[in-house]
Amino acid sequence: MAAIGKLAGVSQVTVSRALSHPEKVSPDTLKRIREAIEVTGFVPNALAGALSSRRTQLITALIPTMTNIVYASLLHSFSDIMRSYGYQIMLSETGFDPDMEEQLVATLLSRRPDGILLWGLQHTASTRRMLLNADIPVVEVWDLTETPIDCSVGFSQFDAGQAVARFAHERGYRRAATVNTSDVRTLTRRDGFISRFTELSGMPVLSIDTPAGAPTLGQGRAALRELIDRRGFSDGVIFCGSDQFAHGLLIEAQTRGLRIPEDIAVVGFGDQDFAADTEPALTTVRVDRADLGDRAARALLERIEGTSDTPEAVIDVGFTLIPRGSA
Amino acid sequence: MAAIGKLAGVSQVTVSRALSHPEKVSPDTLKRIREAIEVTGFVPNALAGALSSRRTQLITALIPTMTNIVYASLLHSFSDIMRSYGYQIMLSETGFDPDMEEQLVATLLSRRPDGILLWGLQHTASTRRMLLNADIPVVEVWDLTETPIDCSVGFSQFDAGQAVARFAHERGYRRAATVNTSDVRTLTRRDGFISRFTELSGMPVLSIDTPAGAPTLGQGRAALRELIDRRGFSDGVIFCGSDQFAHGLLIEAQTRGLRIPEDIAVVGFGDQDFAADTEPALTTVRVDRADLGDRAARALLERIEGTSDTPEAVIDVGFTLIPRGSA
DNA sequence: GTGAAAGCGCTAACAA
DNA sequence: TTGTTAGCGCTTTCAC
Repeated sequence: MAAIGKLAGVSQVTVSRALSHPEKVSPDTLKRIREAIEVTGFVPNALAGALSSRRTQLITALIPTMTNIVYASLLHSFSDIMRSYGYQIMLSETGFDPDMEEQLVATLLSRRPDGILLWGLQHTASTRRMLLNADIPVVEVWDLTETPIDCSVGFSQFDAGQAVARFAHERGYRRAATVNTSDVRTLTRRDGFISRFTELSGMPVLSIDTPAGAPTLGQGRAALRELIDRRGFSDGVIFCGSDQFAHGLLIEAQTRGLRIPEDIAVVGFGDQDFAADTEPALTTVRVDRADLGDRAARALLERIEGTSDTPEAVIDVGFTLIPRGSA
Repeated sequence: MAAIGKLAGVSQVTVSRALSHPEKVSPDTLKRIREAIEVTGFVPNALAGALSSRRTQLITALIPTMTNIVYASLLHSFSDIMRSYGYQIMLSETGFDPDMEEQLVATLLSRRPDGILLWGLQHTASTRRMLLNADIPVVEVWDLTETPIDCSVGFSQFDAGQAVARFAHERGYRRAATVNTSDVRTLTRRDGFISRFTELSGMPVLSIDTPAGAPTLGQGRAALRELIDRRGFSDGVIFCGSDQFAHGLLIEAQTRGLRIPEDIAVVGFGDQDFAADTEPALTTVRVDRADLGDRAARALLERIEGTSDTPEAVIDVGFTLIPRGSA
């Protein structure tokens, strides 16, 4: 910057001003400074700027994994908004592990992010303490809680499960099963479904759990084989924790010559891009992930930039049941 | 740090040493320093450290989009390796747009990353110039080139297309079509297929292009309708730029009562997690994305840490044709 | 509108 | 093994 200043015949400070507050510099000097920058190919050092101003324009995002479209698409819209406000994203994956999350928070806090995005509500005590001490805006997404670390944007997993149970019962299904990854978040949803369905129909609900991680079509197919061949499930509705599972069930059912939804009905979760194009089209629950990412970004921005004196702490984005052909 | 030093009865520098080079500090002082850190909850400021040492431990990754598993899974393994060496990832999406990439490089360079990951070979002149000036290790992944900015890890798209053409011809298919997103990378692959297939069979190849972006199952279904209903394609093999498309073709074909592979044969690309579980299972081209991310990370690390005096500039990870039931 | 001075919180080089 | 000194390249404050 000093070099640029010399070229433009001004001091280093004026160059700094030209970059951060161009309106405070006369048009003439501004022009000379810009020319000098152009000529030299000067790239300012954001590190030094951040150290001095105590604002890094950096956001830390911790998601379970980026190889699942659910997490990726939320982050996608979140990043878009953040970037448009001049913030960059530092991304790390927790692999569904709160201890890993704790370790990452400890490391990443040393980079002094202006804000943090966390997935879900399951954090270690130490994570909470560090975050509180750091006094940084935090947004927890996906699940909803009345007692967030700072603020929470999402929907009630339990309610979503209940809504599917109500829908299934209204459609006349009397027997039910669920297929889920064994991740706390999807299990809460499953429990909502089971409790409500049992209450309505008086029948027990069969459950299949797969390991936490990315749900696959193959696991969905295997789950249906398991349900039919070994668990004695012969007809009714199956509520899946993910559209991938549901699609797998559809394929396995067709391969076995089962009719959908007459013999087996299937409900997915997520309304992913393929859900409307399966055969038959998949009945599922839509969560507007783009909207969720968007709202999370804005909630964080409000806190960082202090644009609102009464920022909302809990934002419910809801969900929508989308009836199609599979149930 | 000075405060920690005071608590432990040493100078600020010794605290710094205890954190970065604990072996250079006596066990006794080390213990006192660690206690002081524990008590106060002190979190070092990596910004100041980076400014002073000129090493940020930060890697910039620019990928087209994270909502596509192909990009996400490569980045996943890349990040894993990088993180295990103490580097953090700053992620941004270019949306397949070289101008966007240029803008991002300009911004992100100001954070002084220790290395950069770029997707593909299509960069603006200005991007190249900035990167060269910055004198930072750069790795270009996916496509291969003999003249990388710095180094390149990937496979030949053209060769992959040719390999599929050879395979299809050997299997006895005499007519062919392709379905692709109109992105430079997949088009090179398509061109390899077309040139080779035409050469072998003497027949022209029909092509369908969809907009650049995430390929969907629905687009695959639509493509088959287009080919059959409007382009007069009645039998032969269809080479898809993505497994999503291929899966869509499978579903559409079955809905129409077409036999696979007798009436229509389908070859996908990517060997995604569902490819082995479609009905019939999908013949596709496997690219080991985890290995690719891994090799890219190691190539970058070699350059950053100067561990090898003769780092390879071009690393071909190849591809494998996986014959299954669909072709 | 512009500049001088001080300092952000660390690391590097050297000295003790 | 430990401490002193001198920056890293900016922003902030205050004066002109």
